[in-house]
Amino acid sequence: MGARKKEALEQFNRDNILTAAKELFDSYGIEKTTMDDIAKHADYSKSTIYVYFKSKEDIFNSIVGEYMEVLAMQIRQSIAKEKDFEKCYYKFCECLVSFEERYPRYYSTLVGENQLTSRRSKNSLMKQDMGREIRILITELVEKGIKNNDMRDDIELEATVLYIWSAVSGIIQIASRKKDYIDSRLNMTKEEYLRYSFRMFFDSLVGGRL
Amino acid sequence: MGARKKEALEQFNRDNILTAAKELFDSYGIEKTTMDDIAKHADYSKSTIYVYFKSKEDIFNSIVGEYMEVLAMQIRQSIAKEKDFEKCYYKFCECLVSFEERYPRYYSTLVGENQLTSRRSKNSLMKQDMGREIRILITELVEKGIKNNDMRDDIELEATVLYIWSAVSGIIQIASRKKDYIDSRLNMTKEEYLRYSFRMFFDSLVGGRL
DNA sequence: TGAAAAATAAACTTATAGTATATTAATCAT
DNA sequence: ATGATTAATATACTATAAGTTTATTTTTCA
Repeated sequence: MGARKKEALEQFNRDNILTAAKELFDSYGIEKTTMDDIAKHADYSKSTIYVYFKSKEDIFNSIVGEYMEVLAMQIRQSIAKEKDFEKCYYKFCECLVSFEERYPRYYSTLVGENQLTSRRSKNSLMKQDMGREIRILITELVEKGIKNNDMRDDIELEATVLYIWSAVSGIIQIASRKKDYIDSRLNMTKEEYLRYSFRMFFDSLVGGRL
Repeated sequence: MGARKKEALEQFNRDNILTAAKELFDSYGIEKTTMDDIAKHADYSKSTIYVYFKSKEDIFNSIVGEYMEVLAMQIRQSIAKEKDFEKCYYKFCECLVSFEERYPRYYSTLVGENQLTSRRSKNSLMKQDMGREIRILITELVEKGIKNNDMRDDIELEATVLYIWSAVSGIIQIASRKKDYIDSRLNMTKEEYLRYSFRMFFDSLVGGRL
């Protein structure tokens, strides 16, 4: 088999396995999906699964990686057209919100939560850096704001990037987890609450705005 | 045995078990600590452990509950003396930060992360409401701010409470997780970064502050 | 056709939460 | 004190799932 064809086949197999795993993770959750399930659903033997991935965590991380790229692309597209800092900021928030709604499990991971807490695996999850891609996007966002003079003047670029990411992702995370509480206790829908929060938070970036 | 004595004994046993579990959780982590470990360390039989707690998760939740009370008390004490809204806000942040530093595992849980993802247990964790106690404390804080006219005038009390909690806890959580990143990439210590973030965030609560 | 590579089947190992059961020890009411 | 009730324990068991091993089958291609 030519090297070309072989590589293509391997990619094909990997994709099949990942697709099957994605489907099962979505339907039944990550913990409840077993390696045997994945093998059966992808129509490979378990041994083959372990040829292509070294552990369940490895599979999970590959999927997270894919989704992270998808998210980054969505944000990039959504922001590309806008030049106004404020509008970009809201678009960015919107993208994160829809991503969280569609893929809550992967969003959690992106935000740093461990989905997989096995005694076996070493939990070598990417504690790295919140997704390099997304960090870069926020950086560009803030740079734009600084250049346009849309932001307060005591901004530290890098620190502000992390600050925005922490707060915005935290707001979304908790809004999702406390949806019932918001519905019942606050006089708002989750969407209204998010708008309210994002708007308040925005003011911390621009400084006085009368 | 009188009901009084019996109850005291039961409390004694529960406490012993919880103390042992706490020690092991702290030293080895929650996942790596087995029920057998806890039984041995507390010097009870495993059967007895299951008399007092229905699952590992039950033990864990009891501990979380205890710590949550501790935290709430610390905040309450720290805030009690202050009447200024801004100072209270910073004290509140400080309390959370030290708590996170001392008990990162319990802090994560408080913020909503699952430490225990077993297939067995139903994960009935307290998705409830971020610790009723703490919510009440933040509510009092915001009420104080509103009364003193220290806050912007378009404040929705309950929504703002959740907003503060989400953002502040998110900032702390991620600052802890990205400590290395902050040290190496930002030109700051973690403490400086936190001060910076809390200060910026504060401005979103008071509105224009020239 | 036969050697090398890829894929598979099936049984096995290990680890741990939780259960079942039978036994022993402590307590109390009469 | 004794017999019944209750608490505690020892021990063995079940169930589950990740990951490994080994031997076998299938595919590829020189």
